[in-house]
Amino acid sequence: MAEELSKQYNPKDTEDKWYKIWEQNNLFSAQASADKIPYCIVIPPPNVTGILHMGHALNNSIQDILIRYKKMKGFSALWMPGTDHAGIATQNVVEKALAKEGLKRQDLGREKFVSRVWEWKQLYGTTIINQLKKLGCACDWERIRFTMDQDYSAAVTEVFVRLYEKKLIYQGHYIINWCPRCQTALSDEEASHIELQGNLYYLKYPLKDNPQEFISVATTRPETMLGDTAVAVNPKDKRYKKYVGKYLILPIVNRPIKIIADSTIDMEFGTGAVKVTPAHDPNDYALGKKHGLEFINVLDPDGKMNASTQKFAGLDRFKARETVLEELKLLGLLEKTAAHTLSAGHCYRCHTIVEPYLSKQWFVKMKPLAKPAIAAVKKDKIKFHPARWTKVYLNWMNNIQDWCISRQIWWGHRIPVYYCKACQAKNSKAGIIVSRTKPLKCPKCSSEDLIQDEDVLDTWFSSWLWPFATFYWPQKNKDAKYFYPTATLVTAPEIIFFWVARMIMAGFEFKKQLPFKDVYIHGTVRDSQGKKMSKSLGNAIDPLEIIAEYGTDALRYSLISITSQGQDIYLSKEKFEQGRNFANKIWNAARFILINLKPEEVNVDLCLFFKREQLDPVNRWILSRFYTTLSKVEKDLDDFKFNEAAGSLYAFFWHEFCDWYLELIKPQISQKTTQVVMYKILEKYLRLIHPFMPFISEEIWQRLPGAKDSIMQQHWPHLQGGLINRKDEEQMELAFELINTIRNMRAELEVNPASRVDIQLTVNNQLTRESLEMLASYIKNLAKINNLIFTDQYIPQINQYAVVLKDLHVVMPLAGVINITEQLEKIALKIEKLKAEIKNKEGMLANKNFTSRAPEEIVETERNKLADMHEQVKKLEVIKNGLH
RNA sequence: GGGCUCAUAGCUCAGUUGGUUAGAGCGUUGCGUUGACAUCGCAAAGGUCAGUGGUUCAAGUCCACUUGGGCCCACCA
Repeated sequence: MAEELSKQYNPKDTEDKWYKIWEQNNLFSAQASADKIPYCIVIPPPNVTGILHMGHALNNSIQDILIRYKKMKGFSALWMPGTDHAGIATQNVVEKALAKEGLKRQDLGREKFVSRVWEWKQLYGTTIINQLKKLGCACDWERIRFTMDQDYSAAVTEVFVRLYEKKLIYQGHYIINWCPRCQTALSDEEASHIELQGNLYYLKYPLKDNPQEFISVATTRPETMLGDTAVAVNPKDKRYKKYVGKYLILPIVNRPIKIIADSTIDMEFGTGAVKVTPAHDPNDYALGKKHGLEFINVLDPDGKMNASTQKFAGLDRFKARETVLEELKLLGLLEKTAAHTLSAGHCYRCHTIVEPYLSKQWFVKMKPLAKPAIAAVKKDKIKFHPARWTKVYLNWMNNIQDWCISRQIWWGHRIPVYYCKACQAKNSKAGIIVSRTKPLKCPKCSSEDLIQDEDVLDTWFSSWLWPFATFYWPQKNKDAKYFYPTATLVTAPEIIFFWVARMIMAGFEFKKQLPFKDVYIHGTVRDSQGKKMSKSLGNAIDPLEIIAEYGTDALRYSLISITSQGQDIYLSKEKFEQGRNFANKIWNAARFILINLKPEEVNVDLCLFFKREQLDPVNRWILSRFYTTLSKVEKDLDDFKFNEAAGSLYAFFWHEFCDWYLELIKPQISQKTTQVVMYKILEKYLRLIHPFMPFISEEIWQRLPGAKDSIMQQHWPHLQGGLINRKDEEQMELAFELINTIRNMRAELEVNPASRVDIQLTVNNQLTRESLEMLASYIKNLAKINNLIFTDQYIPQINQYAVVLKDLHVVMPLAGVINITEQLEKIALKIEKLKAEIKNKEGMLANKNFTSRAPEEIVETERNKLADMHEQVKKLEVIKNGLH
């Protein structure tokens, strides 16, 4: 051993060091290789503006486990990294920085502003990447992509043009979600509906023919009344039947508006009469189209009332609401105000209340794209884990709406549409040129006066191409062929619609193939109150802080161990102590082994070295437990049960390997077989734990005698099924029980020396002779009883061997001094329970349904169990009678 | 309105084809530990598995309903 290990594991000494070495030695790279099976994960590209939060930490820890595991399993495992340009988010960040200089983006102009964003990206865009490295992510950084790389942008343009040519992209005036702060359209998914306490205002509109008569309408947004062009009622509504077709005078504006009838109107709600504002409400828009109403826009893009509202012009929409209400009140036309909860869309970026707004935007027709994407999931070609997300996905896909893809911002992929002014002058619908490259002149009239569409594309319009655009689609190349379709996608539930569903559609549309086979949806990280963790709420636990305090491995282990089957995670800081303690435990166990290791003894092949039968029970037991654990971990990882795998690894190492095995072998630690087994288990265990805790496993690995390569280059241990033996395990479990019993007795006897009487302790199950012999020495050692004499005395009445302790006499393996009545009660209870159990078993074995279906072995073991139970009842009854 | 999800020890949670005695971490209590580890060890206490009914030889697990949380979707003015 080169250097002494410190008593405590110190992650700071190891993490950055090993990450650098892994990178320098190219250990993250994955290549197309004919003799290996590909395994590829594309990272959910974090925003360039991103900083690592717990959601990232969880998401990427899971991916890293999969990649490192598959790599060790011999796959060519590629983790494709990259970042997303995150249109609105990034533009907001840069605009904020500009604001500090007292500048607006308009002051710079488009070109300068965009180059400012690029500058920002160069400076800060790698923050999140460096943080992923801190987390230990084994991404192939040589391949890192950005959604606005030149060839990636080419892919985006290509997709736009193809869809346009297929008539799946169209332009139109529609009501969209408009963020007045970002001043752009948002897709439906980007406008999240939040419940608000608001008011329902009842406004009175006078009849044109008879101004003394009114119809009341209810609205939550009274300022939009300035744009009303009708009032609608249900044709079945008797209250209003006589008014249909007549006119009202819109107050304040004094414009006549028609009363129309439409069956979509709910007679129960409000007054049953609805003001219709076709330019400011999606439902009203539909009514407007249907009934040929006028569309009057009353808002400017910044959310202020526009010039058409005359005296209200320039007022913010909320200020205008108050003013309009005041005025109506003065006119005596505000009938009443009632409290009302409503849900209003909020910009997912800046949380401003969005406004339904009529504007000209680009849309993708989604229904045709959805078809194959629905079929693939229905046919299980793509599987969601946990499966319940399948339903969520299908539900959305079956009701899919067209996707508004244009955004009125500057940072992003500019829409590849050009307008010929000359042609448009003749016909406003003509003169649209959609082109992969900027055309020099109009193909129709040869005019060179062309301007490009001002808008950029929704960020997700580039992200949905991620699984293949990262491989330089539409160019053809070897890697794309080898790694696509990718294997697993690991992501959070909130982007199933934004991203997952659209990637599946894009995969089928442009690659004619699914983009990935498995989708693992993990839970959302919440604080201990159940609120979503976010920086703005101030409830976030910063993963980097945890790394600094507890270490990366601790962070990763703790996160993984508490994430079960996609259930949300309620996090508090204490949870990371378990990870830290575990890392320290591994460290100290390794330290103990290395201190006691004779390197010249252990350089042998475990399997060739000995046969199972030649080992003592303890070594046999730990080998069996190790391989049992290995097979369980493999199965759990293949089933995406990461917490189960982590739990098995923890329980094995701490409670079996450390608590029992290392304690038991102390007296025999210099024996050759013990040396070999102890060393081999440590060495193999490090490989198992490596995907979960990459740094500490490498650090210890490198201190093993003769370690050459990185642990990353090691193969995952092969399963040695022959070393798993359930009988061996059972024997030791019984022995442990016995040892603990004796320990307790000893404690009790020390407290009450007067109670020293002859006690005979029986083992309440059949331990083999061999195990009993071995036990004697361990008992002496562990229980620290010096006057212990072991005999293999056989007690025929109960068909058992006994351990006899001098001065002790016990009939049951019970701790301490025995209260006879208490014991009788306990025994009676046990007998009762056993009898119930026997009845149960007998029913089971009598059931043909069971006996014919279950394999013969299982039926057999059940029969044996039943026989055992009968035996036990007999024994207990003997004891019961003896005690009487 | 539709859908999903949760209710298991004082707390936070595991428990996936129904099958001996329902587990872990933290906390509590007792005992222990100066040579791997106090970021430690051993043990104890603590559970009518939310409630009711059903299916079954057998239910924490499957079904129905009830109660109480959380989340998502939807065009309620």
